[in-house]
Amino acid sequence: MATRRQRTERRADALSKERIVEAAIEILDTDGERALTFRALTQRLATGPGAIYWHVENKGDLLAAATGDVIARVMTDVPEGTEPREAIRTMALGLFDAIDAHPWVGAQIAGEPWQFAMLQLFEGMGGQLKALGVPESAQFGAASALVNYSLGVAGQNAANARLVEPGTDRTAFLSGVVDQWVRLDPAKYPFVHQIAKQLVEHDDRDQFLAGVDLILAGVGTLG
Amino acid sequence: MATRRQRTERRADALSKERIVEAAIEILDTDGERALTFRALTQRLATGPGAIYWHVENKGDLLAAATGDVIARVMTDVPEGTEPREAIRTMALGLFDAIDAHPWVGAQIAGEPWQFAMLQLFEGMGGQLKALGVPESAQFGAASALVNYSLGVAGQNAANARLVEPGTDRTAFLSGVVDQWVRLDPAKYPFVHQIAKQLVEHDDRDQFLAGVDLILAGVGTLG
DNA sequence: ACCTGAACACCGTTCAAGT
DNA sequence: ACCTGAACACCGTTCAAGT
Repeated sequence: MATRRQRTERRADALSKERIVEAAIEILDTDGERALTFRALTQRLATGPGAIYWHVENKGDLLAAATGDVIARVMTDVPEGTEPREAIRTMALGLFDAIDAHPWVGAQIAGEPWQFAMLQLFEGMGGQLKALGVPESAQFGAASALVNYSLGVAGQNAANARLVEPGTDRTAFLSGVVDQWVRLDPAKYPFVHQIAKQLVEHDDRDQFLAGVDLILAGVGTLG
Repeated sequence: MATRRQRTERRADALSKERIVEAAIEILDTDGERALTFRALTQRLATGPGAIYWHVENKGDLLAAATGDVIARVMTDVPEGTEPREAIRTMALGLFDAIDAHPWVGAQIAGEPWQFAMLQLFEGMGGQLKALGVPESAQFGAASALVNYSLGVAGQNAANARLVEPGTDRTAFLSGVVDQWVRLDPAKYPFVHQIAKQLVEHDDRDQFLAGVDLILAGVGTLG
C-alpha cells in the first residue's frame, strides 16, 4: 500500500507539455529559432512527432507556451512598498533583460498574440500609474505607451540579436554599422552622422531606461 | 536605326527585382504572409523559381525589399516649415497608417533588420527634435524613444491583425477580448477590469498619437 | 490514455540545361 | 545574361497501429 502510486504520478521520463516546452526553450536559447524543429524536438525527447502532438496543438501553440513561460517569470512581484516610478522601472527592466537573454521572445511578441502575458504587463504598469496619481482618464493611454515602448525596444533587440552571428563581438558589430552610417551624405543625413559616435558607446539598457523615464516625465505633466 | 533599342530597355514583361517585389507585396496584402511562397510567386509571374532567384538572393531578401518599399513611401517629405512637434506627429502617424494597411510589415520589423528604413526614421525624428531645441545630449535618446514606441505599436497592430480572421468585425473581436477580461478575478486584476470598457471604444490611432504626445511632453521637460 | 514512426503535402533552394 | 523546370533536402502535420 505504501508503494501505491497516485493517479497523477508519472514515470520520471514521461512526456508532458511542460517538459516539451522546457526542451523547446533550451533549443531556442542555445541554437536559435531556426533550430527549433519537430525533428530536433523528437530527438532530444527520444520520441516521435505524434507523441509531441498529443500534448501540443501545433508549433504556434508550442512557441506561444514558451514565450508565455519566459514572460511569466518576469512578472514576479515587485517588492511591496516600492515607490511607483521605481516599480515601473523595475518591471520594464525585467522585460528588457528577459528578452535580452531570450531574443526569440522578442520576435515572437510581434508575431503571436500575447494574451495573458500582455495582460499582466498592463495590470502591473497600470496599478503603479494609479498609485502615482495619474488621472484615471489618462491611465489606459499611459500604460499602453509604456507597454508598447517596451515591446518596441524588445523587438529591435531581437532583430539585432538575430543579425549578429552568435559569436560576434558587440562593439565590432556596432562599429560596422557606424562605418556604413558615416559613408552617407552628411548633407542628407546630418542627424545620423551626429549620433554615429554615440551609437558605439551607448548602453542599450541605460537608453531603454531613459526612454521609460521620458514617458514617465510626460505622464508627470498630466497631473 | 530609329527602332534600335537601348541596352537598358527591356520587354515589358521582363522580370526584374522591382516586378518581383511588387508581386510579393500584392500577395502579402491580399492573402497574408503565409500565402507568400515561391510557388505562388512563380505562378503569378508565369515563370520558374530559378528566374526569381536570379534577381533575388532568397526569401529573406525579398521580404526585406518589400518592407523597405513600404517604409520608403511613408518617409515622404513632411512639408517644409511644418512646426517640429507637428512634423513628428505626421511622420509617426504615417508609419502607423502604413503598417495598419500592410500588417505584415509590422511583423517583419521585429524579425529582419530595417537598415535603411530605420535610418530614415531616425533622421526624420532627430532633425525635428533638434529644431524643437532639445539639448544635443538628449536627442539620440529621444529619437530612439519615439522610433521604438512607434515600432512597438506597429508590432502589436500586426499581431492583432493576424489574430483576427480577415473578415472579422473589429468591434466584435474586441468585445470577445473584453468578455475574457471581465471574467478574471477583479481583486487580482483591478486595472484590467477598469480599462475593459475603454478597450472597446478606444481609437487605436488616437491612442497612438497620445503616446507620441506623452513622449514629446517628457522631452519638453528636458529643455 | 499515451506513444510510435512511416507517410503526406508542401516548402525554400539548387542546378544542369536551354536561349 | 537571363530563364526553365525537374529535383533535393527539409519541414510541419497526420494517422493507423501499437501498448
